[in-house]
Amino acid sequence: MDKQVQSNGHVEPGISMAMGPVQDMDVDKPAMNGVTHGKRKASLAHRQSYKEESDPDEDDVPLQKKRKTKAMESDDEDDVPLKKIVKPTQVHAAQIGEDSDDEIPLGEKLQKEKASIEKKAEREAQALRRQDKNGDTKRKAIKAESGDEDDVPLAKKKAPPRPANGTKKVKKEESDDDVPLSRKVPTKGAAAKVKKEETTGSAAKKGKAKAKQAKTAEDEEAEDEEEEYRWWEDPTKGDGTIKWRTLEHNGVVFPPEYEPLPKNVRLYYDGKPVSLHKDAEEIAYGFGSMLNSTHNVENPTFQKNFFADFKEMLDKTGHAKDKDGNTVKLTKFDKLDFQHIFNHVDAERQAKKAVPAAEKKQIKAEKDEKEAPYQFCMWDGRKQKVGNFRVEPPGLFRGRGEHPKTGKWKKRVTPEQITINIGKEAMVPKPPEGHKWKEVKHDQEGTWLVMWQENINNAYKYVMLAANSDIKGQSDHKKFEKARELKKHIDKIRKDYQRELKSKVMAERQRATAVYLIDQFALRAGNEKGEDEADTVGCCSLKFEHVTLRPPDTVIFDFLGKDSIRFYQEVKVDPQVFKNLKLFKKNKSDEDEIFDRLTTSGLNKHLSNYMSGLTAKVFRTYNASWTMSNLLKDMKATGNRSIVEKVKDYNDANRKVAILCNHKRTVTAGHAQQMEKMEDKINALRYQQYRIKQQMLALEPKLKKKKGEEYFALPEDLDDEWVREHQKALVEEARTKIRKKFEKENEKLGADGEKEMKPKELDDRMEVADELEEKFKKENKKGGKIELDAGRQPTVEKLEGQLEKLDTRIATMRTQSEDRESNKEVALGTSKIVSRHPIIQG
DNA sequence: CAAGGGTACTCGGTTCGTTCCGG
DNA sequence: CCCGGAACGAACCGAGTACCCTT
Repeated sequence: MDKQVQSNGHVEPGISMAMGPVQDMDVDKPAMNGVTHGKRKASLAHRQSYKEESDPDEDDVPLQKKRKTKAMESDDEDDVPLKKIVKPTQVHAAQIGEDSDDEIPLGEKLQKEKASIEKKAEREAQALRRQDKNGDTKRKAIKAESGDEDDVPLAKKKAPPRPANGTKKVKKEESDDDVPLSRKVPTKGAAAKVKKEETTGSAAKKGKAKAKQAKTAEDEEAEDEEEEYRWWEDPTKGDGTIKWRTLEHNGVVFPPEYEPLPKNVRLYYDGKPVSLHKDAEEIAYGFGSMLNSTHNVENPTFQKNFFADFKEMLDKTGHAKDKDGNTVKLTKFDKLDFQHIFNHVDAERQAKKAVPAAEKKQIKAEKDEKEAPYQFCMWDGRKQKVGNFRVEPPGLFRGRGEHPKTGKWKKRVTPEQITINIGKEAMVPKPPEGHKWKEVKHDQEGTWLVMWQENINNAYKYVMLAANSDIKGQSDHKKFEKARELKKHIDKIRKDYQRELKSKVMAERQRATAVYLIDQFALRAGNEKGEDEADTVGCCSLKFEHVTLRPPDTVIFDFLGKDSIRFYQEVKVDPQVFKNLKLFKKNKSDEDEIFDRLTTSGLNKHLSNYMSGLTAKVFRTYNASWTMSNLLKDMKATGNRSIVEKVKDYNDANRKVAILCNHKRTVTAGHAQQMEKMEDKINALRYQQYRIKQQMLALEPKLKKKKGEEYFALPEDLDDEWVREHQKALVEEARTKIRKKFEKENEKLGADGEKEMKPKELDDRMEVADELEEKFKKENKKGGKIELDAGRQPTVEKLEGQLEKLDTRIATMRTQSEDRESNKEVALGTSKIVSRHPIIQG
């Protein structure tokens, strides 16, 4: 069971617990019990009242004055659990910073540090460029595979030829591929103009067309831009760009129909088997087949939602029947017993695993052949891999964290729900016999092939191309380009937000503070969420209760972020940021949003002023890449490392980045046992060492004086009890080994048509183990002294050699175990991807 | 603009299947 | 050479971000 006890005392499955001190910290914090009612309203109300009282936009009283006095009176009252802590520093902090510009803010220092490192980085640019090259070759390789004849680097690729209206000019600046990217991106002005045109235009499509014409007419340069428009470099989305001109594909593969359980496998209710309508049974099967996922199955919300949907289906399809055909009302979840179903499923799984590898392959080959038509599509005439061509099968919704809908029945998707997006000329894939598609579209602005809506959250599900396809590759490339571009603007952005931290306009001040947090601590943007979603937050949606202030300048973040993964950090911040947060928290309580004047779209709009396409999430990419680049650089500087060490360094670097991004994972179910096992192994080795030393003593009693008594002592943490246990285990191990070998040999003999060995033979062989047991017994009696085997006579040197070998084995196991322990809740996948895209390119 | 619904796309943890490796 | 289990990578799919449009 991997349940975790949360700080507020109740058990919550699936939340990975962050490090130690936390639990103690928030004991006296009000319970975060996921009460979601009226979130929006609450914060809205607050917004209004705030405006009346203290909107710095509106009232002319300088913010500082107000703050100063207030701050001095009641500064500490905000930080509920932390009162009674020294005041002088606080007052000090409250007074300066607000208006004293001479003070160097902490953030700026940080900047300076970063800047100086960056300079160093530039010297490394050469080396890093090499890495980039590698990336390119890889990309080329992929392309070559997918039958793409042109080897031209991405940037050089032309936009797909447009329908020939107007003269297709040969580009004069063909060579500008080496020119910084910004050069190629349509100027902001132009882009803005387009947007204006679009929004004012009445019919959207017409407006877009018009906009393009208008743009073309603008001037030579603009025309040129239009002519050479590179949609794959354009940051704007839903921008009316055409993503493809021809598109052919074969639609989707539907999951197999539900196959009812064999008659002898039933759901039990109140101890008795019941039979169910196929459709209801499918839901029960869904639950029964995941009994091993305790983390879901024992979650009360999951149970509740499952049972509600299950009962609903029973109402619809008819109630359960007992073996005599009498109706059984299933009214109590606790009386349901899925064990038989689970055993059946589990047996099937095992059977599947046990199928001989030979025909496992056969089955796979057949399946592949059937699915071959769906694996690829033709995109602008080029064969491209499709990512997920399978319609998601029905099942119990595995909402993560505290998702209120977790456990609900995700229904089977019918063709009637499915929209196909495909080229006009292409053959539309046939829906299954007797069915129709919901709709067939020819939307060239979308990159999806098939789409449907799921019934839990009405979320859209898309079939798109695989990650290694051209467009996905391009957009991934673009993402890192964007991050690189940010490097050019970051100084200005930082300077600006540093200044705006003191802005008199509340909205601006909040925005600056948010950007600071996003930049410094890699917070996510934090979109507004609905009531029927898990109650998680990001930067803009941080609430009062998530941020604790500890004077003079420490901020404690403690909230559930994406996937309900806990974000807990104690960080030092710029004094001004500290003060701002205090100000934003004023007159609010737990559920109120800290940034009540800020939305993600407002924030992003602001950011896009610096650089088109700059949004909050770009900072995550940027900072992750930046950090990784520096760590890689440091690694190079250390030089002279063995491969093994380098790998470890690399993993350490990845870990740091993953931690920066809060890429946590739930500690795997078996982690504790695994660690224990490792510890056991290490101890076993240490015990071996101990015994070797005893042998040495038996050989050369003088050594005791020479090496000291301590050297020969049993390690302290291995007490007698442990030794007995271990000895027992060793003997037992020896026995099973012998038995196994015996059985195997017998089996072979039998197969060869020869006579099997008699049980007596086994008994004889067992003597070895018995002897071992005896030996241990004797040793224990004599206080650990070892008698040397009569047969062989080891030398002290040989024994020392053995000791040394054990030493290294122990050492490697120790590092392994440490590595595992520190990795247990860090997910490295993403940061490893990041590490292939160093951001510093000189 | 705000609020709210709608849409399209990326992110990223989990799970599953395969490979690799030490005993 | 085989076996079990750890490591690795791909597939899956839920949870985000981002931005549009309407009222």
